[in-house]
This record gives sequence, structure tokens and C-alpha cells, in this order.
Amino acid sequence: MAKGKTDWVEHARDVLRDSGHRAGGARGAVVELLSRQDCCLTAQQIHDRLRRRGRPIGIASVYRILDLLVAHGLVTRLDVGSGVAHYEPSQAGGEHHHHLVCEDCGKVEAFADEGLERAIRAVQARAGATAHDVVLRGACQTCRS
Amino acid sequence: MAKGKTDWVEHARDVLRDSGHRAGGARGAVVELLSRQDCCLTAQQIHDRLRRRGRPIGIASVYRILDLLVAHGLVTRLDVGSGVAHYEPSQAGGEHHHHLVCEDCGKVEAFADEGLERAIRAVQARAGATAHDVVLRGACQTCRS
DNA sequence: GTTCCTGCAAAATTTTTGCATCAGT
DNA sequence: ACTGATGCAAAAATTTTGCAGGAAC
Repeated sequence: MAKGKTDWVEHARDVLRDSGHRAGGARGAVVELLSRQDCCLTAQQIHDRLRRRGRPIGIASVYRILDLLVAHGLVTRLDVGSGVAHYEPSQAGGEHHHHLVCEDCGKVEAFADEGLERAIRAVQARAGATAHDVVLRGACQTCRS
Repeated sequence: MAKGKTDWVEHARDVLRDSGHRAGGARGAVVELLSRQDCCLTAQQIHDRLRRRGRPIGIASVYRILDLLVAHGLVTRLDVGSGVAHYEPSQAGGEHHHHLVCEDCGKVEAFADEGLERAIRAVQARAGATAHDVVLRGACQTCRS
């Protein structure tokens, strides 16, 4: 369970070290925070949570670190239609999921579906693409009631 | 062929009139421009193209008009990961498609696949969602060569 | 004539960049 | 020590809002 997440932290550290990056404290904190998440976070949320935890960090560093992680394929950037980017670890192994965005409150939830995944992989291969994202929009449980 | 697009222009006009909106010139120009597109445009692109065509318009009006069209389901907003929102007519009847975004040059192309569509509709119904978007990412033909 | 639409300018928000300093190797 | 990483502040880019004049009904 927490295994995959620990793996991801180590994997990120290895990938970055192997491409000649140094292990700064801010980056470690961002990676560690991301690894604990079930779903995506915005740059602001990362910034706020780390500061609240007593780990001061500059917002610029958050963006730079996220850019670096995205460039190395360690993190996926997701735009859900709110104008702010969301980020989450690229769960290479098995924990792949997509997102359900509430059109009323903006809440983002994760979902997974094997049939959908199969269909997408087929199209993706045919188009020569390397990655994909699916966003469903509607009212979440809370907003529907 | 251009039939569906003419229909969309009329449909938009009707929907807006029926919800008590007046038919301003700027809005007509945006609707007409959108109806001619094969794929999505950004607010800036809409602004620039209209001005270049000799149809001056304020960027604020473009955003307001797009918001209105999105709120009425006439236009779909699409975030492709570049930080700028793209907009395109909601092709209610049959011309539904998704997007392939080049990770090198940022170009956005349209694609459609019936199998994928079926799989998505199934998941969408199960989740109680009302709309969906799929974005494939990879290198486009030009950037691959 | 009233009310909404539009355009400009200003503000707000999100993201990027410049630069001095600090820390990892 | 050298060089990349970090934080702050400033800048840039994108989107929203306030307001006055004009247009639709």
C-alpha cells in the first residue's frame, strides 16, 4: 500500500540524481508531500501545506521543482478547467487513475476503470502518443444532494 | 458539411435569446468565428483574429462571451496543459472529438474514436457525470521527424 | 427609455524570471 | 571551492472586474 509511494520517492531521487541534480531540502519536501497524496494538488496547496508543517518554502521554488519533476516524467500536470494547474505523482506502476471534477464546487476526485484504460491505450498506440488524461465533469455526491 | 456549423450558430442565437440575452455585435462575431473552426482556439487567438479581420473587440468581452457560452453549454472549455484555456463549439450532434497535444510544439489536433467513446460513456453514466474530455500527449508528425 | 452589452483600463490571479545567498557534492 | 538549489521580490502572462458610453429591445 504505502509501498508504491515509498518506491516513487526513491525513484524520483534516483532519476534526479542520475541526471545530475543535487538533493535540496525544498525538493525533498515537495516530493515527500506529493507521495502522501491520494490525488492532485495545486502549487499553492503544496506551498501552504509545507509552510503550515513548518517547512518554509518559496512559491517560486515550488513551481521550479514541479517543472523539473514534470520534465522528468515523475509528476503529471493536470488542468481541470479551473485555470489553476494540478500536479500528482506519475504512478507508473498500476495506480493509474483519472479525474472526476465537480462543476459546482470544483472538487477533484479520482476514479479508475479498466475497460476505459484498454480503449485508451489502443487509441494512444495508434496515434503514436505517449500519455493520456481523462476528465469527467458533473456534480459530485455532495453537490447533487 | 457546413450544415452542422450553421445549425450551431443558429442554435446558439436561439438559446441565448431564450434565456433573455440581447444579441450584441461582439458576441455574434465570436460565435461566427468559433463556428468556422475545426478545433479549439484560445481567448487571445479569438481576440487577434477578429481584430485582424477588422472587427475590433475588447479582450474582456471575449472572456465574458466565452464564459456565457460555456455556461449555456454551447462551448466547451479545454485545458491542454499549457496554462491557457482553449475553447471550441460543443458539437452536440455527432461531431464530437478529442485532442492530441504535441509535447514539443504545443500543437493541438483533433481525433475521434468510436470504441473509446463507448467506453467513456459507460464510465460517465456510472459516475453520474455529464461531460468528458480526453487529451492524448505525444510528439506530432512534424516534431517526430 | 430602460437595461443589457461592450470596450477600455485597472485589478486580481497564476506563473516565471533575476539575483543574491545558501547548501550539496 | 564550485555550481546547482533556494527564497525573495519583481515581472510577465492570463483572466476578472469596475465603470462609462452605446446598442438592443
